[in-house]
Amino acid sequence: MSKRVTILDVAAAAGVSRQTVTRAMNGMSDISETTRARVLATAERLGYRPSRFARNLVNRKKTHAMGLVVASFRNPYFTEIAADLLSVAGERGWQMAMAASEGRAEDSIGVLTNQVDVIVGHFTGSDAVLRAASGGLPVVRLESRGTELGVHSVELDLESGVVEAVSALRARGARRFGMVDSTSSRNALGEYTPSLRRIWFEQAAGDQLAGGVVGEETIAGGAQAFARLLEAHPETDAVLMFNDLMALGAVQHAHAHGIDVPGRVRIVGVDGLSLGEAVDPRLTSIALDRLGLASHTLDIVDELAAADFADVPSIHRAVRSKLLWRDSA
Amino acid sequence: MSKRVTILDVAAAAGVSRQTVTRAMNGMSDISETTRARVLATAERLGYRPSRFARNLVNRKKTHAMGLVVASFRNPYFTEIAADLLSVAGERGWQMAMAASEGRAEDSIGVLTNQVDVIVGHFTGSDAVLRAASGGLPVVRLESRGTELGVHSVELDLESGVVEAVSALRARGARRFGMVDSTSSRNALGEYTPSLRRIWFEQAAGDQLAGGVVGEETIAGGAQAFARLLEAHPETDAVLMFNDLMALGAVQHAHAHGIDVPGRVRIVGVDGLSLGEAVDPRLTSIALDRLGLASHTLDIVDELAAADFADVPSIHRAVRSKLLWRDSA
DNA sequence: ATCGGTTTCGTGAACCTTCACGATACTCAC
DNA sequence: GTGAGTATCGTGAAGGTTCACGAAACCGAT
Repeated sequence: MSKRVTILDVAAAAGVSRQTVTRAMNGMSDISETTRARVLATAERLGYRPSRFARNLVNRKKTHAMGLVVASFRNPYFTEIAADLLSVAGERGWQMAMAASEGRAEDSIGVLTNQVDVIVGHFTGSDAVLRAASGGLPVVRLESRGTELGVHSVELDLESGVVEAVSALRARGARRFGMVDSTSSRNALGEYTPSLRRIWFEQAAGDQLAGGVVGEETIAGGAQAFARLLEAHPETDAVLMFNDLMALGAVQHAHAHGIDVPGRVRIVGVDGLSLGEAVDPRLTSIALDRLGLASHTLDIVDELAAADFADVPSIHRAVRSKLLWRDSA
Repeated sequence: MSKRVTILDVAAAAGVSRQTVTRAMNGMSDISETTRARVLATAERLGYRPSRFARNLVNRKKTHAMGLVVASFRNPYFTEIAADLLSVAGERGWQMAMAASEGRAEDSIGVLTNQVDVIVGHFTGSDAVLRAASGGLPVVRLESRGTELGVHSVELDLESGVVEAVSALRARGARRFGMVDSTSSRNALGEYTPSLRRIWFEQAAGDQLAGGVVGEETIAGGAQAFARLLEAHPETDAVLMFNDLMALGAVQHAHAHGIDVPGRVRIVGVDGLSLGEAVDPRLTSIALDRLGLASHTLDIVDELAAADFADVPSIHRAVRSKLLWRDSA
């Protein structure tokens, strides 16, 4: 466990002062070429490497970092959001550290707290849980509302997209609407509760509603739930799947069983994954404005930075969704 | 621009010493409950937040961070690697910061240098370029070999997978082999050069080689190149696509033009993306062992940490590939 | 009143770098 | 040789926290 070599070690070995070492290392002026070469050689020889902590300690100008915690990095939904967040963050001069918790996102906040200035992510727990886990760091909730001091949020308004989808489906001749909801849409007691998108969808469908089932939030879960829906309500000619992953399963099931999509039944997903572009038929989807989500998030984050990350009252933004009409509906 | 509130401010406001504030903040012992409550209240009131830099400056124990720089975060190939890297890194107690450069990966190393202890990524530039960009930080190249001091690498051995694929294709009756290579496989002068996987494939195909074309590394590029290949060599009954994305395009093209896959032509991709599982027919692919890649990378990174990130001679690992036989071949 | 033991709190130092400013040395002209 | 002007280098301080250790206060017992 060799002691770390510091700037003083280099200075002593090269027979100069710390400041001269700094000048040599950072390519500053006020130093002769011969000295610079000698110092650089010495640093190289000793394996000197400036401590990023000590450096940032004094350079407290603008090296901000945000931490993104996602439930799973294997879910394309999260990676696409991460991609947009990362690119917008980069543009605005923010570093981004990530952590993935294959489970409750709250649990993996801890590993980030010493690395970043603010936490961003999809969380299911309450604000209180969040505040406890974040150790005082401000938190930005994605797609759910935060109300407590220091918990901010970017919400997602799916209603307009759902309404738009239903009327577009009607315009193409759909008459019997079905919905596959997610089993993981739960209330505080852990019981299944209709998701908001289901409620809006059923409202929009009105008396043309054929029926609804629930399924797991995976491709296989979507396929299975879709099959049950068609079995229970064979007259269904338009289905809203909880998300694109499940919609993918529905399309696969239809294909495997010779059910024409969109001829026999129209399928609409939610999320607007670019994955939906790669399958056949290309997935129609209610897309969230991911870039908007990202820039709203960074608006908040910038605002927090301006307030020196103090506990300012909750800031809220909302992003709208819009219909991405492709081939499956 | 309010000055940042430090531990001393809190101490003064609460009428105690810095150390007592630390004790209160970190839940340490040797402090009475009343004092702790008072200090905590004061800290809350002033909005005190420990500086993560100052904290890590003294805690030089084991808060290591690695930086991952990927060319594009929208390419599922990179996100899947990032996912595995992230999960293995998490298991081993490493933080991970990411940067995406929509272009040359070398260019976006800079933003990470002050944040991490080591850089990991796919790079095309030379070791010298890399060392210059990294500012002395050790670098781990993925899927290409580094030779200079301080540049390490995890290489990918595709040969066994390619050979395995060809013999598996033969066993199913394939007799005329074609290959779609990537246009972006270039030599130092920027001219197209057959990729290693093409060379291996053509070696394995021997005199059963029908022909080869090149295309862009996208879904559309794959579709187009595939079409050209079939036009020039209609007898082709088995095609190796440069990667899964291009293979996806080939499958789509075949589907759109009524070409049976794998009946009329068998299609094999490279990478083993989980995306290939979601399409129909499921993509047969020469998969790299991504988890192996990740754990090899972290082996190296751990080794570098043990050496205090000094410039140790190049470390190399290699991961093998294996055939993932699904439905498209 | 004194003593030993425990609890609570404070002081000096370390961590490592960079910034601001002052000090020295060197150059050249007069 | 003296002066101004410039090139080169060094010193004190700051940045915010935690660790090691020592000091004070408290408490019941003798």
